[in-house]
Amino acid sequence: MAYTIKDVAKEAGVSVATVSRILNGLPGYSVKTKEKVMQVIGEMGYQPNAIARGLINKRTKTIGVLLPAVSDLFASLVLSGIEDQAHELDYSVMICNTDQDGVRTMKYLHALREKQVDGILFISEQLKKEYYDAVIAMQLPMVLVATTSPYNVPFIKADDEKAVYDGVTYMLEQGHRAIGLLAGTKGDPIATEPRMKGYERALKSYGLLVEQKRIVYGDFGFASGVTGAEALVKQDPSLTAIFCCSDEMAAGALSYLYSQNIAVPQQVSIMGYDDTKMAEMTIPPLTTISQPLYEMGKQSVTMLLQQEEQHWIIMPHSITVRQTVSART
Amino acid sequence: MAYTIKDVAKEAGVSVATVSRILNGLPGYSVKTKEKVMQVIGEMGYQPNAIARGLINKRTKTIGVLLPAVSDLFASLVLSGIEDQAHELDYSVMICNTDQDGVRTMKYLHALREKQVDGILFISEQLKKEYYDAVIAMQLPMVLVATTSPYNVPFIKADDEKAVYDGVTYMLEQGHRAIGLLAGTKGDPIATEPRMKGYERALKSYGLLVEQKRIVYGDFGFASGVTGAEALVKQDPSLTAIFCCSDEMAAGALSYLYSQNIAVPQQVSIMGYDDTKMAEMTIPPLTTISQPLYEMGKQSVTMLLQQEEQHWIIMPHSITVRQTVSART
DNA sequence: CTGAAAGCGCTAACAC
DNA sequence: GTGTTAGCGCTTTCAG
Repeated sequence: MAYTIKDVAKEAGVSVATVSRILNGLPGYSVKTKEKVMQVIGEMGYQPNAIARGLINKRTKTIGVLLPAVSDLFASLVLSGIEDQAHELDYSVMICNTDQDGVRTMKYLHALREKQVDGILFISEQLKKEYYDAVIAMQLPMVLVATTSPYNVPFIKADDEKAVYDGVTYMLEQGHRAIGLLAGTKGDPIATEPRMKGYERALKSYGLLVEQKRIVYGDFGFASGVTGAEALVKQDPSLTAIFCCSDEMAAGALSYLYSQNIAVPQQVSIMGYDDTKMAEMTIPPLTTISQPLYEMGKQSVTMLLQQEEQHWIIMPHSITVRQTVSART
Repeated sequence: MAYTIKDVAKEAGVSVATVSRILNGLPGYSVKTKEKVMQVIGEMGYQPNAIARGLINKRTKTIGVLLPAVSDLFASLVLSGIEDQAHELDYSVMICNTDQDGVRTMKYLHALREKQVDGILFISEQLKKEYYDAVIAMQLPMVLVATTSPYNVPFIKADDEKAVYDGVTYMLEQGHRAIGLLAGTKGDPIATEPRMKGYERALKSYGLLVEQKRIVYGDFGFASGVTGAEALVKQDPSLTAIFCCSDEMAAGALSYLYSQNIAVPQQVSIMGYDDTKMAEMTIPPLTTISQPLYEMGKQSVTMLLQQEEQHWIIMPHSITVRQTVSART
């Protein structure tokens, strides 16, 4: 067994209350006592038991993070911001890989509750009513990261509609007129619909028609980028540009075009979305919409832990120009 | 305040002991009592407090994972195996992004101790003596994943020397004779030295000389792949193949060669190491050494939690042939 | 400035 | 079958 506060107290010849005060920086002891106690602690290698502490404080200094997949570049970048900020504030983070599975998510929610986490961060997933109800019942603070909900839950995200509007407008400015859209999961109210609206608004602002053959749905993954680009090119060979709603799909599109000997950006321009690490690794390096994913992660923990803060934050996006979009003259 | 076991007991008209027994599947109550209690629990939405429970059992059903960076494809793949298996066994996982920083790592080790985790997983980093001593002092079980140490600590990893030997031999079999090595961090006893030995052994088995101009060090990252490939090609323009000690460096090499109009694999063949998700996304898709990263993650938690298991495991590797290595006739 | 003692929510003897 | 009770390691009144 490891030493307890009692052992320290006995060894230092004081009461546990005094040791506790010293440990917690509370007033009420002489310099001399403190020195003696600290010395004993050092010698014994005593470390307080956060579990016992948590039982009293009702605070565990740990937060739970639910995300679709830890091995996803997008989510892991957000996670890394969360982790850094949590560490900064002396919190620990428990990860829960939901796999987008409802049953699994509910299991995690219960586990987090039982383990008395101080709050929950929900990354980039749709907040189902079931989840929302559970969290409310548990009375746990929660904030959504890179997603929103129809409920009154704090969130932090970018303006997806505007981001795609800006991206497509950029392509339009480069002279492209036949622009395809490789959208996300069909019907997704968070990451697909607003982005489609942005695409449509951009085209309309240039007096262009929105044509169904120029829109294809994917699932944000690489493989769907390959098949999506293929569908797009076959449905409309006159396309000179494709806006992809994730970097991974953009990489898939790049792969497909390469396999068909279609030169990027000379024949077809490609644009991605997210600016994950892979955007600079593609060939050619990917022009994409940057979202401050890491920063969003950081701020989300601040929001979560300081409930007096504002209820939602829209983070700025920008266009990172690399080499997959060229001017069309 | 949420309900406690006392509330349930009172409401159900039984004692807390009985409720506890029912909750823990211990014998000692009638079917009727159980039904009544379960019903009350359902109505109140009672959930046990794992913190209180942990104070008694001395087990928290959570493990700590230390890794260099959560946003790293390699580590996050291992992490995802860990997470899945932990979830399977009803454990939670706390992540600690060490950033390869000694001070930060020590802080995490202390936090994990205070929070009474049941064990520690240490992914792909060098176990410094300082860390080892701390973990021993804390009397916590630990297993190393994708790394080893000079200490007597259980580990699970691949055979790096053999993996590179096999990879380079594969290139040799394809007819290549001038093969460069893009190694990892210079001096790294885990991920660089054994791999260099494998490279050398393969060459020697073909009666070839090991030439210093054909070896360059990197840091496993993309950028060092770009610069490393450049250095290699400039130092020896006769090179027809490069073995890279990580997929990311291989991607960097691919980028550099593309920028120089050097065709892969027609002019230069490239091979990676790890088989992370990005290996299938490069152009052309990367031929690489596969390590069962996800599986290693899964098994590491089993090892950690069942200390009677064997002390170390060497996982099998294989060569995943894609399109970056061609035959040289 | 310091100590005694009452819990936090739960489990595990030990009685009955 | 079921209840009483003594802690787990710690914080926090409340006395002194």
